[in-house]
Amino acid sequence: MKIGELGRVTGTPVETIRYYEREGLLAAQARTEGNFRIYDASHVERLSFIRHCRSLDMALDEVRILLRFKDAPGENCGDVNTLLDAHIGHVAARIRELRALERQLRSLRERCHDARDAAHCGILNELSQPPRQGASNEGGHVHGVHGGARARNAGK
Amino acid sequence: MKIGELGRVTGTPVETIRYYEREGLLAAQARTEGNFRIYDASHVERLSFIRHCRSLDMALDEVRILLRFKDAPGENCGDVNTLLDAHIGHVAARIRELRALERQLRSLRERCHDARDAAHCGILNELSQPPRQGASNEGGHVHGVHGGARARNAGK
DNA sequence: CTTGACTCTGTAGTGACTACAGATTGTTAA
DNA sequence: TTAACAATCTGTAGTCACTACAGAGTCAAG
Repeated sequence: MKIGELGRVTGTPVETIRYYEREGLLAAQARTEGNFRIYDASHVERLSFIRHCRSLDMALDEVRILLRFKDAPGENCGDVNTLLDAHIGHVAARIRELRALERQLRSLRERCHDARDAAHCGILNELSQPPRQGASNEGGHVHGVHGGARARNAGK
Repeated sequence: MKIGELGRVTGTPVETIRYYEREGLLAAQARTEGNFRIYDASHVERLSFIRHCRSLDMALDEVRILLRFKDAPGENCGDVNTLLDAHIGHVAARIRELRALERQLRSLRERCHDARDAAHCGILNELSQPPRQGASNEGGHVHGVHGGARARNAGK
């Protein structure tokens, strides 16, 4: 199969597949005479693996590690558990952080119920004060609030 | 005051201040003879405002909108409330999404309690299956799991 | 007068894609 | 046969909010 079909089967944009190849995650060994990439069932499985990991918000570096375990079937998989536990920890930490953030935002919102002139807006005035320190996500690798789980919106 | 002091006072890296200037958020009107930027108390307040907004994970485009309200004190501030409500909505949506993600990760983790060889690892096998569809964060602007609230780690 | 701290401009890197431009290859209809 | 069109190719630039330099200039203290 060619790249377009692989994309359709796995729900992955074609350009993302080529990006994974540049990143060394998924290489097509063969090409047609006309230089088109050729894939088979093993590529479908490998790409599904990658996309599943990404849908679980793992970084590509984490996926790379998991792929190494897949490629070495005799190895002990204890480190897989370790990696997953760490990832769960990061997600849990980010949830705690966002909950604190939500509380701060709601208390800020309390300061201005009615629309009036901006000069007396409690929200704008409060924002001019330095922020109080909150959770700071020291060791983790968890994103800010903007952006989103793009992997799943691929088709639209 | 010069850029270093402004950075110290507001807890902002110097290069970030220059970045905000390039982005049109905070301009130093004056320079010294030696071409150094000069700031005063109004800049401290404006930068504090920006940093406070960022510590609440607002995008710079959102901050830009709020700054416009600050710069037009006679205007009605109803849209400030609207913006903040939308932002709270995005944060809440991201929390829901991450909670669903955490459940999926914990159920995945259940599949392999003991370290054994990777060929029979329940986690690796499960990941090779296509993901089930979950929350997808359609309209929002909320990030993935990696990265983090960098604004607060500025000093280290 | 030299050392060192500070500042300047400009450019490149981050992560995980996304979006082109411009060329080539393959498929189908007239 | 030819023309249109879809699919693919390579390569580069853009996204966001910074961060990290390089290389040059400015300034205060010893």
